[in-house]
Amino acid sequence: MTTPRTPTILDVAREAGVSRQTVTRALNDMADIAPATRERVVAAAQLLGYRPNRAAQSLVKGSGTTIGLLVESLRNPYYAELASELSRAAAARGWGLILCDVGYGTDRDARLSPLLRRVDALVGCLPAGATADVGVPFVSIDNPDETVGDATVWIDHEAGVRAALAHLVATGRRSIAMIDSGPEPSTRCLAYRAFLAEAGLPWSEQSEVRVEESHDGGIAAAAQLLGRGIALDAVLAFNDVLAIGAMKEMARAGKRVPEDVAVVGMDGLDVGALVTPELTTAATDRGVIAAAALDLVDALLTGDRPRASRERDTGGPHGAAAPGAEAGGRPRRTVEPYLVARGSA
Amino acid sequence: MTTPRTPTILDVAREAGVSRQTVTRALNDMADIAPATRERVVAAAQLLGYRPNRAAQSLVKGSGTTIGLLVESLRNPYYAELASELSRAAAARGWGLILCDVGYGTDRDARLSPLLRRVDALVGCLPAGATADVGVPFVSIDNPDETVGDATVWIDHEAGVRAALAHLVATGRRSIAMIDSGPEPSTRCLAYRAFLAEAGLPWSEQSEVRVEESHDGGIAAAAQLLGRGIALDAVLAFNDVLAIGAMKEMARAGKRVPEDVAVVGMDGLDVGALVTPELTTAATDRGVIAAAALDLVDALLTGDRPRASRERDTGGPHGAAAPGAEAGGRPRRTVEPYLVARGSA
DNA sequence: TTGAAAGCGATACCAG
DNA sequence: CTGGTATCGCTTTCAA
Repeated sequence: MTTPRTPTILDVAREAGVSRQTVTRALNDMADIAPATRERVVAAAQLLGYRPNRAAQSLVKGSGTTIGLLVESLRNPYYAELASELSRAAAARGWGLILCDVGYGTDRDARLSPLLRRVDALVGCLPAGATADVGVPFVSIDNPDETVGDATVWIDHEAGVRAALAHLVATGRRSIAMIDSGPEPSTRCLAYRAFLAEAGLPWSEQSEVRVEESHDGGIAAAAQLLGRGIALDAVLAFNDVLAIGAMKEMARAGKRVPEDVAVVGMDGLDVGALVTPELTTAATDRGVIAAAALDLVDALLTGDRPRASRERDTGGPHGAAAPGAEAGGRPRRTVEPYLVARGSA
Repeated sequence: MTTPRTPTILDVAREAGVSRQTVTRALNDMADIAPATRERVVAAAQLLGYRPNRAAQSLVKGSGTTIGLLVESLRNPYYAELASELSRAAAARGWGLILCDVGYGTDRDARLSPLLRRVDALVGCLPAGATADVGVPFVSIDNPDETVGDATVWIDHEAGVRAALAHLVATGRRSIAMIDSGPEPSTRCLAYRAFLAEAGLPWSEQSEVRVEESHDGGIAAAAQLLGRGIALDAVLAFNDVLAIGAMKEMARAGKRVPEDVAVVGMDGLDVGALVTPELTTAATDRGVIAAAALDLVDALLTGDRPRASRERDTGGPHGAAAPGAEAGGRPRRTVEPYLVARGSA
């Protein structure tokens, strides 16, 4: 009974009959060590099941940057694609990315707390109510509430809506409905109204449906719109998931897409290409979003606080990353949607 | 010029005119501290932009468990759903989950190395070639190569295939093709052959297609099958993504699903419910997979090495987690697929 | 080629 | 209520 607890480098040293520095040399493939010694040390480490303590290593070497990603759910393909890009972008910088699928439940705090103790900054969407100061720099992505976060990746949905509607008009549609999400008219919805007004296209309260942001919501929305008996030759949806739900319901109801009704979504998700017909959409490049988000994190981390004195990130240089900040306010980067025309409109 | 580097607790102590222990008390909301003192310390910390060093905290408190998740790509909905469940399961135990989207590229090692320095164990699918000893306990999930990893979550695809084929036969199908993936016949494919043989159903080399594991692969597969001019009233696909691709191509080719050809996938992805008709599939519960994987990690971490002596995980007890190990070999947990019958078959 | 000593930054246990 | 002191486990000089 010599080592009832987790073996440390000292245990290995003792076992191998060397000093702890020699153990470090052996285990980290450093130079200036006799092969025989190295072998002996490696064997001892193996025997004891030694594994270096990460915290101790980090303490002395600099821990490198680790950020947390907050998403509602990775089952939502929008977040999955975003997470994919962020993971790659983070890896490219040598950063770690801790995933937190906060879910739609009420136990957000429980999900969050284990995260906060582990990250240098947070990226993503913070729960509506939780304007709470999380304690670490927070970069919000496409948050409807502009006041949230220390920096923001802003998506110009107005531009996206205009591109989508311009496409519909150009292809001869005039009675364009909108499937919106959330209790209040969204930015996208307001842009939709503005566009119709400018273009002299018909609008009434009947032109809009407001549903939950999900596939089922899309189904419900289409059912409502079709049931209203209004003129309808095109639908703009708040996002692709809703659009796909709407298409599904239209198919069920015997409406042909795009012959009878054109459908346009927003996001540009992969899944839009899996359905038949393929979805026309105002896409945003999530690679760009991810890069922008990490640039903002970087700015927050290096600028805000004089941090990272001894950190040795492995990812090589990434430039000063023009913060794209606004003079007095919170740093912000803008991303522009672009139209991807496919079969549905 | 007093503090050109990152401020430490000592700087705060000096600034506030107290000892460092008092700073700790103030900043961690501990008892036994005068409100006035606390305020002064908090103000000092604020002023200096102090943020505690995580590594140092971890060193003394015990770092808690952090595991890494390896996936080919989160844009593959299978991995996205798996990651979602693993994230939740990890959070429930108070563990951190670092995401690594290794991608299909060749720079896997570059993607991996930043990860390995941060995790206690790895979960997921390791690149085919990289049987490399990653240096940390590794739990492989549904890996076709059984020799990979220190423990395995095993999915009984044979049972899934039988369930799927039994359903097809029960609904009157007799000419059943298979869309397989990978260079060699998969386990699923072998089970398919065996089932056909047992059931006395026709089979020929023409009954099988082997394609890349992607939506486009599914499209190509269906095109090939339809082009062969063989009898065909049902198709079993290696997974849902392939199945959806196949359905898409069939629709394009004017084949009705399921009237002309029934289609069955495997996995039970959400996306299977978005397409029309909805996909019938041999589903696996990814919540179960995630739980099994974390149980195995736990077993590896606590059993294999006498680790985690002082770790204070926040997630409460999770039982000894019956390892479900095999006597002499690597621990293994098995998950059974079950049939979800929907519109496509 | 190897060993001794000095931190890294924070918490915890005891005194006062 | 507040302050000393001893770790925590490892890497990094600097000598030998």
